Amino acid sequence: MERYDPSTIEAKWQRVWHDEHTWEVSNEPDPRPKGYVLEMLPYTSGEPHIGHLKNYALGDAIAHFWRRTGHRVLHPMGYDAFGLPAENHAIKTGQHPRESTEASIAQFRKDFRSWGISIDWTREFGTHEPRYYRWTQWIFLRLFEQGLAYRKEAAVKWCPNDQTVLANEQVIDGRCERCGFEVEARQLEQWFFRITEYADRLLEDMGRIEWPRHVVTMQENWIGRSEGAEVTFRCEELGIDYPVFTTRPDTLFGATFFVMAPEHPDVFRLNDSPEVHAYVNHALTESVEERGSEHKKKTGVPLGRTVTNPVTGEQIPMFVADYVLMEYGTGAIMAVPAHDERDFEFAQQFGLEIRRVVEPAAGEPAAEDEAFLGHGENERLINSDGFDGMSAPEAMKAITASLEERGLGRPAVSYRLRDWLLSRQRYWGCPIPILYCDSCGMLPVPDDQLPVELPDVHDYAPKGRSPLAAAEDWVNTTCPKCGGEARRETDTMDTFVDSAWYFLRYCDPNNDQAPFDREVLKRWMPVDQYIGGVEHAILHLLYARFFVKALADMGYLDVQEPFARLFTQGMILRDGDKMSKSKGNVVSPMAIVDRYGADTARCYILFIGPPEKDADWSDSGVGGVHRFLSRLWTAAHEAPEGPLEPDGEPTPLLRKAHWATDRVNRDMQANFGFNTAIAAVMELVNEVYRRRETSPASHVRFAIATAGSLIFPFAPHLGAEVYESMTGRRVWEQPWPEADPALLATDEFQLVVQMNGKLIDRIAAPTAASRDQLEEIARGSGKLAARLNGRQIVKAIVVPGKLVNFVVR
RNA sequence: GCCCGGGUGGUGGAAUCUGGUCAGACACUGGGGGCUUAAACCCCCCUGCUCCUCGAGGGCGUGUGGGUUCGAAUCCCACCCCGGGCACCA
Repeated sequence: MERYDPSTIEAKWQRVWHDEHTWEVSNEPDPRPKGYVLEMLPYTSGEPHIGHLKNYALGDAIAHFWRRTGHRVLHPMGYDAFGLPAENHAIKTGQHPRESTEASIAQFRKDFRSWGISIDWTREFGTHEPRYYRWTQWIFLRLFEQGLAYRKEAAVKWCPNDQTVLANEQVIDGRCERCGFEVEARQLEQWFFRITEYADRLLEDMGRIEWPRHVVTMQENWIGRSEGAEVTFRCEELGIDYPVFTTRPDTLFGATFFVMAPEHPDVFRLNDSPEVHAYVNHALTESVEERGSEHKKKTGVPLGRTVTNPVTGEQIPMFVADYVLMEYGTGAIMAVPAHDERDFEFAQQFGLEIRRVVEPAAGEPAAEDEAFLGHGENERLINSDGFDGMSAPEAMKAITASLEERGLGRPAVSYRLRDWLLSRQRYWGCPIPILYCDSCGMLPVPDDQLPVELPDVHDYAPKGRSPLAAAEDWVNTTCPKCGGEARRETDTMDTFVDSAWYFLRYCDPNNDQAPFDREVLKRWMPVDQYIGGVEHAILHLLYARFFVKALADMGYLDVQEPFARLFTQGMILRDGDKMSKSKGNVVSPMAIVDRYGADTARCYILFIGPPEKDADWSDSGVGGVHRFLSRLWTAAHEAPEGPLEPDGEPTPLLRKAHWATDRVNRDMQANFGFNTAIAAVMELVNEVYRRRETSPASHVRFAIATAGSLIFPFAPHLGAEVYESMTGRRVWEQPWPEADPALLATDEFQLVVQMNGKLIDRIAAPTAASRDQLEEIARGSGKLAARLNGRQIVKAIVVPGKLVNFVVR
């Protein structure tokens, strides 16, 4: 007996799609509405895992659905190829990162093809290819020209043993994660993108895109906009003004001391003692975790200086303490212990004055052993000369205004968002196209000399400087301005730069005059549906939004937001745990594909549950989906001969086919309801088995063809196979099926009869019946009479098409 | 601590937006039957708990406790638990 054999079927259709370039799409004008479906590009280290399968199965379902509902669909693929894992691999094995990366890309490409994902392969690229990163460099230069890429000194962690800069994550308890040496803080020149300049627009424009609420919230929190005031505190002894940012200008009268971050450049100027040096050095080398802990006991050292509180005129003492962060605000704070938990703690530690200036609303108790944080309409000011009795919000405005008059303050906004540090002292990344000439200074590499190609080196190990510094021939070059000697920038770019614009390049991937053509972009951007893991909710998505806004401002493109709609998929778990090699619970997608076929693998992963939620992998569940597809194939194989179009009176099977079409349509248009869509097709196939003996051949054939057509976005090979065997046609060339409303409606329905909200009977009733008629029918229920037991019907609630509820007393 | 999600059978989930068919689609697992020399595959049936007079019977059931309503898994309030994100941001 012949059986469903996915390997033959899948190879057959993949061959057709490949040979006929089925999924390629042209950039030429086209009257159909466009649809740009994009899954986040894979990061090519190692092999595809089950999360990739889910990601691309999701996107492919959307792409197929849109194609068959009349859209011209762009569904491209590429690889995020630069980055640390390939480089670390190179350090270990000596293999060039390009080799391991390209081996990985080859694996991904092969797998995507064997999964039957409908990709326009003519647009494929890796971000490590010069033809791509040439334009990454070009964009960098445009940002540089705009002052949006700049260099400044920043504090970094430095391991004196390994001679390298460490990422914050590589510092464990103040020590190098690799060699255990105590880490030092160093000020080094680093490259930044001025993303903070876009903070407000990144915040506001979230209103223009359809993203999951939690992702929007995460970005909002990350940007962290706070309104308040900048207030100047003057150190009279040194004649220096120190501005601070505060969200609580209403508490200014309660500012009884002043604290600076250890990184503040003026600390040693204020106090050069060994004690201060020791404290600062300790603070700087502390691990992020250590220093970041809210629960840590407050520490600090007095600086022996004072500043003037601008409203009270008091001299208040200055401290250096590590609970103040250099990166936020001005790196110094006014401390109001009565109304800030951290300041309160510090004041207690150091025996400083705690002066309450905001009173709790009448009737509310005022705890003495903690800071009072209230600042609503009901909280009123005290001990604040000239502002007493004002509500906190009033006082914020009034005090700020009065400071502004005296030139000692102004309203201000502060963000938690920091500029994007993009330089990496690493080999496997996009070179930063900048030169340093002794006579001309820092210069951009001229556009016509791009790309600055990554040279081959033999030693990838980090040495404090980028491994590129060792490539003397490459580093030493001539100055494009004066023709003298110049040196290249040896840092490379953060991988996130590469992926901040790749979706633009897909639109115009072979353009060698520009990164993309503005007119071509108009035909595709924005991405209509972006799909990926929630782990990129902040960085990647924020960076991409920033790039698009900056490029739009420069006139290179016409959208403000890259991703109109975003879908974040949940993870596939195993026994409630993340899959990981160390746990030994990894399910390889290829193992599933080999055993059951790509269609089963794809369908199962979509059937397992709502795609946005995490889902637990189940081996037996896969078998169930395979059984379903197999039943569909067998039904087609055994289908009776007959006409293509259903003839004669509607039968239950015909109605079921229309019902399933309707269900799938709703689920596709709603929010990725793929699990229920597949369930509806399962019901249809079950119905075929139940009714194929008793239904007209044309109805059986129609039902099977419909099942093939509906399952196509999820199981494209089998869908195509089944549809072709029923109709002789190619399913992807056929429009998406529409349910016939006449076949969805029925003449009769099961009228539910309730008594006090409890179901007691069901009676067949005409769909067209009026409310009164329905009530009549329900009153006729024998069960009702039996249950009434002499009680009275007080009221009848009629819900047409559904039920009649009798309220009985 | 703050901000998001989420708690439904032995299991994954459906119904939650828009309150309305004894909640439980679809599937897994389990049970029974058929096919087979046998097993696998496949096909069909049953499968929330519980009580009994075993029936087109009764009761109980969507984390807990309240509330709104003719009617609540669905709406509101409080609480408990689980998952995720952020966390000295002045």
